[in-house]
Amino acid sequence: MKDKLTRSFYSRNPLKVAQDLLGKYLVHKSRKGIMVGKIVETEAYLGSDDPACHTYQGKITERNKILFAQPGHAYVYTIYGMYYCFNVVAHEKGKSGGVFIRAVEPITGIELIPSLTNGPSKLCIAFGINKSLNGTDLCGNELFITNGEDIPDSEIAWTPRINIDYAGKAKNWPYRFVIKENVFLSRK
DNA sequence: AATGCGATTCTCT
DNA sequence: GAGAATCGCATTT
Repeated sequence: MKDKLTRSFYSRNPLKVAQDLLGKYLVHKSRKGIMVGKIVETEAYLGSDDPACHTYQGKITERNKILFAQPGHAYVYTIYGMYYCFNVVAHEKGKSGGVFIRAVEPITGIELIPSLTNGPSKLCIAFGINKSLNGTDLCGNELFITNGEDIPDSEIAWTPRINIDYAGKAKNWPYRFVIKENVFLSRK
């Protein structure tokens, strides 16, 4: 088992965390077995100053309150009444924010994964991630992220985030990070 | 109590 | 590219 990422890894600007998560391994030890996937696509959500973020203008609600909690926890929410989205809480001290995991590449436990992993809600289905995992400490032993493969900056591309037209000017901010040419990206 | 919508995915055109 | 599926949650009345 590779080294598990520690609290300090997540206690930084989400833009840094999002880039550094590329190549890392997402691990879920569930009742059905162990599933591992390499993170290949992420998006950073910066908190109160980011119109695309659920905590824009510092607004605290029942849904988003975990984004204000200690970095390194899981933020799972329902979208479109039928899917889940998985985020890692990441921010500097006293702030809020997170990193949205949009796609992973299956590494092990593939036989346990009933569908593909090239989309944020599809990977939640594949990894058995649901709302019961909201608030899970990623520094624990059930759901966590470990060191994986080193991705050089030359292999990382920046693009605008997906499906955030509601965010106005922020919709063009290049806060989506992908491993270039990876087959498991949610889109090109 | 009622309304409107979304950090998605799939299907059809 | 457009439209449907489908409902929890934030907001408004």
